[in-house]
Amino acid sequence: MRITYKGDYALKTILDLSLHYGNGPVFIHDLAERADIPEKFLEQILLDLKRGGFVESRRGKVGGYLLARPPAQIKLGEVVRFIEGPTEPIACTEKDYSGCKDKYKCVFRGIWQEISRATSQIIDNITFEDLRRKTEVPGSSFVYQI
Amino acid sequence: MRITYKGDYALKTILDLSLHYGNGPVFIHDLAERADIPEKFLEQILLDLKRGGFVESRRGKVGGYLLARPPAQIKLGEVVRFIEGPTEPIACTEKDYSGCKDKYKCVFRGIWQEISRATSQIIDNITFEDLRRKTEVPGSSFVYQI
DNA sequence: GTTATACTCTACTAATATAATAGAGATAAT
DNA sequence: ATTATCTCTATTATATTAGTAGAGTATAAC
Repeated sequence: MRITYKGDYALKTILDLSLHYGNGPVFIHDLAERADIPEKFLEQILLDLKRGGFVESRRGKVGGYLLARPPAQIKLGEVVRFIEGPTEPIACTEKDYSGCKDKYKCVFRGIWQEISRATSQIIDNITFEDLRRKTEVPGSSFVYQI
Repeated sequence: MRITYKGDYALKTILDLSLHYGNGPVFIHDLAERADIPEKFLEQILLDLKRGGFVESRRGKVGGYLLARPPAQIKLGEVVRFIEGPTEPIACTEKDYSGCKDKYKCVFRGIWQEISRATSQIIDNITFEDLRRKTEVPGSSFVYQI
């Protein structure tokens, strides 16, 4: 698993929306500005996150985005997997992978699965509520002040 | 961290050489054929592995490649890091990363470091001697028969 | 010393993924 | 009607990945 800029932006945006949870929609423009994300790129990412059921949108003059669920019910792992795909470090379990004559006998496969499990263990035990709380501790604040 | 085909090929090749350790050099041609790797691509990978100090080569008619060290002294993690780079899932700690105003305050950074540590914990505790032994257990053999 | 064989080195290329950018269209409040 | 906002599709620039091509160099065997 690798975190791309897209994933990085998605996570920062969900965290921003977590900090605003319960206060109505937030403009893309403000989200983009606070996290220093190209606005048009963030538009696309938010449409993705909407299709993934993470956020909702309101159109029109007082529109914007808000979380579809409370921050405590959104795990970091869910968002990461949705944007980045599986946590395995190699695509050798997928059907189009052609590097193994018999992947079930490969001695490396178990190792990649172990890494995948260890990674999941971490990202599936953190919710955006956890991150929100961390952010609000003074001195250990988020990348940007909100 | 993500394992590319190049890394996949490198690891399979080091394992093959581990299985032949002590028996003189092995031809690129044979290594490529057994692991189903494009031969010209493997040439480049082996030159890399040589620069990395993992293998040695012999030129001429009875040439080929052999391990520079015994399999017990080559950790999986060393090879992975040499070919794929750092185990962190994101490049946010590098200087050309521009996604954070102050990365040291980012709540995600610690999480990526945790994943990196967990990954290292796994790959730095496996040597190619371990893999060689696993390979030689009947029924749980390597991807190819040697 | 010639030859065959295998490694060495540099350059090039095709395909794919990533990270955007652009612009027209739809919706809702005023 | 106007304006601000989200929506949707298409296009583009750059980098990475995964090779391919071909000439050059070393060495063992004859």
